[in-house]
Amino acid sequence: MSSQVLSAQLSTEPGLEAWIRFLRAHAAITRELSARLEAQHGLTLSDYDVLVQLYYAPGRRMRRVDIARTVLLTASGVTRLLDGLERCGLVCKERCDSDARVTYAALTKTGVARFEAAQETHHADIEELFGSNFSRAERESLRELLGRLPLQTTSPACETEEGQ
Amino acid sequence: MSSQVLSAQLSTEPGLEAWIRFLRAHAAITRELSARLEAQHGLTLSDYDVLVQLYYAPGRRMRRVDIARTVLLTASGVTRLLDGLERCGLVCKERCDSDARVTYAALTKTGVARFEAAQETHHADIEELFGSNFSRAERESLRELLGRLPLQTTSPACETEEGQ
DNA sequence: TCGATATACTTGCGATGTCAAGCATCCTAG
DNA sequence: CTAGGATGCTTGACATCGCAAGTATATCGA
Repeated sequence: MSSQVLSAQLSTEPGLEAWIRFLRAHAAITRELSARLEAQHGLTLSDYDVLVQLYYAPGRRMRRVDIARTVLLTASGVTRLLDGLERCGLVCKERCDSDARVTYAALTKTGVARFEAAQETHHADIEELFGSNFSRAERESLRELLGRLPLQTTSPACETEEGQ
Repeated sequence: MSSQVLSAQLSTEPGLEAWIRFLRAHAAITRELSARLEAQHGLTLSDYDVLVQLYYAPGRRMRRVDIARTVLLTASGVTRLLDGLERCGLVCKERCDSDARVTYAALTKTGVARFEAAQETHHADIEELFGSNFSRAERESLRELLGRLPLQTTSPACETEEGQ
């Protein structure tokens, strides 16, 4: 019934329809994904998102600004999120010798373990809720299409050496 | 650099990559969209989302439960959101004769006007940030692919008989 | 050297949205 | 009619996150 309502009026523009479905799907899937992650590992989706970045970063640590940029949170969001992860002992702060302003967030041993455990089930959940709806070719296609969407909308974009 | 990090490790699975891009794109686009809507019309994305539903609903009014279902908010979320819209005079409550439990949310004259104004620029914004990245055929394809994603995941059933 | 500006990070505050609990009302079975 | 359970909605407590403002450090120009 709701999908009927949804498609009834807005079907004039496939772009619009696509956007609405994008929005709805995001709400539904992230809610479920977050719930499972929370239940099984005590992590939120954002927590996980940060942990992945750290896990694969050189030295398993990153500057907070860079975390913010890749995870698309604001600086303050990152601070608070990392506060939580620190309290749980999953990350710790590290000072930067060359620049006293920056504090690295580094994955602890516990953090690594916890992430690796979470990764297992989380990938399976993503596959179930998201990936399994598509064939291999469709996944590729989706990946490519979604990759075109803008990630930096309002930012000044005055980076020294960017897209390397 | 961020795009490098993003693509470097997770490219094993196109489904995973697609999901990550989905997440990121959602964060970036909704943030910008919301900012513009806020600046130009004093509405959040969720506000707008509810207004559309009301605008196209028969009698320009809906039960709050039904709003919740289509917009993918919880019941309490809807209550608070509508509180805001009522304070702004965009919607008003209407009693239901046949069932005293339900309160309709109805669009006011102001609400209609405000929505129609917002719709103009908002559609343009969606087109700019989302739609313009795709050809007509791609929009159709995207619409179809996204339409397959589950909207009702809240079922208590865990992961048991999913096939695949 | 010193001031202006940019950058890294934190903090106060407000907005949004969830969950759990609580009402009120409806609907059925006995 | 009445007890019990759905259903619609609201409220309180809480978490998350963005924005704006503040602090600390870095860097550049004169």
